[in-house]
Amino acid sequence: MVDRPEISTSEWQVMNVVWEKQPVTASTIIKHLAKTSDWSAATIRTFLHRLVKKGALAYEKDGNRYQYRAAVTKASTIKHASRSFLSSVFAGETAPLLTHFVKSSKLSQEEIDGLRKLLEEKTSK
Amino acid sequence: MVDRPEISTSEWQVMNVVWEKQPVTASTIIKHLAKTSDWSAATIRTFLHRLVKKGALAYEKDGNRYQYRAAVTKASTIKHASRSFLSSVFAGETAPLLTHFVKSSKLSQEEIDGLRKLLEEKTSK
DNA sequence: ACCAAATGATTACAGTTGTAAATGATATAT
DNA sequence: ATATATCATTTACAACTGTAATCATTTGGT
Repeated sequence: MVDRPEISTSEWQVMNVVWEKQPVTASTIIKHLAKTSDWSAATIRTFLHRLVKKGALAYEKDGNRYQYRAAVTKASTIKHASRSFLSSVFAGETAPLLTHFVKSSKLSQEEIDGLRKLLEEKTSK
Repeated sequence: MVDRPEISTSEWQVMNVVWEKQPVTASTIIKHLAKTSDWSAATIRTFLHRLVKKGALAYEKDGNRYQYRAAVTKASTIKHASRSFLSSVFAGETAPLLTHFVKSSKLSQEEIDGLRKLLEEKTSK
């Protein structure tokens, strides 16, 4: 229940790469983000600095470069962001949120089955 | 598909009141938000002005006060915010999002049944 | 040993947000 | 008609964001 600083949408892009590849250097992150964004290297480095400052990333020195790793888990960060989204956009009510996303998405048969099973389990409890 | 300015989490609080009560005056909104927030009246009025500027609210003069109403629908605003949340926090993948919210929420039996039905319908299509 | 390339640190700057106070206009009660 | 209360408008200001450019430092190559 620590009070974490929020992670901005741009910073999420960076965190997602780190969670996937950690430990990872800035230049690797930059290379990866080049595929999905058009940020300059300098911009991405700014995000890295800010994320360190926010306590979301940590690093160890490795020669003249840093090896970054996440200082917060993906799960807990998702939980935090989800709670705040749920509360502002859906006034805290999960069912309408779920309805919205089910309706507005394409789901494979496997995904549908998985979700139905999850819901069944929820029932029996 | 217009490119809308984002609505901040504070502004969502205000929009939710307007969607529920519109047309509605500033002071009514302030009264309602007093229950759930500790913003000063001045702060809420600032949000109202900003929302008008963003094109999310409109108003008609009614004597010396304004009657506010939403200039964007709740549905389309939810759709917009949801898309952006999905894309940054869940990298655009709906199934993990749904799994997360199902797991982390308490749902009534009716809600569970409703969702299962929705998923079934999705199957047959 | 020195220079170029890479990397990290600092600085920049405008727009948004949270949080309001101050100011200006207006209507209502006396 | 005027004071007062009530609105709306303008201004304030720091923190956070998006988007880098510039400066400083380190290191790998010659």
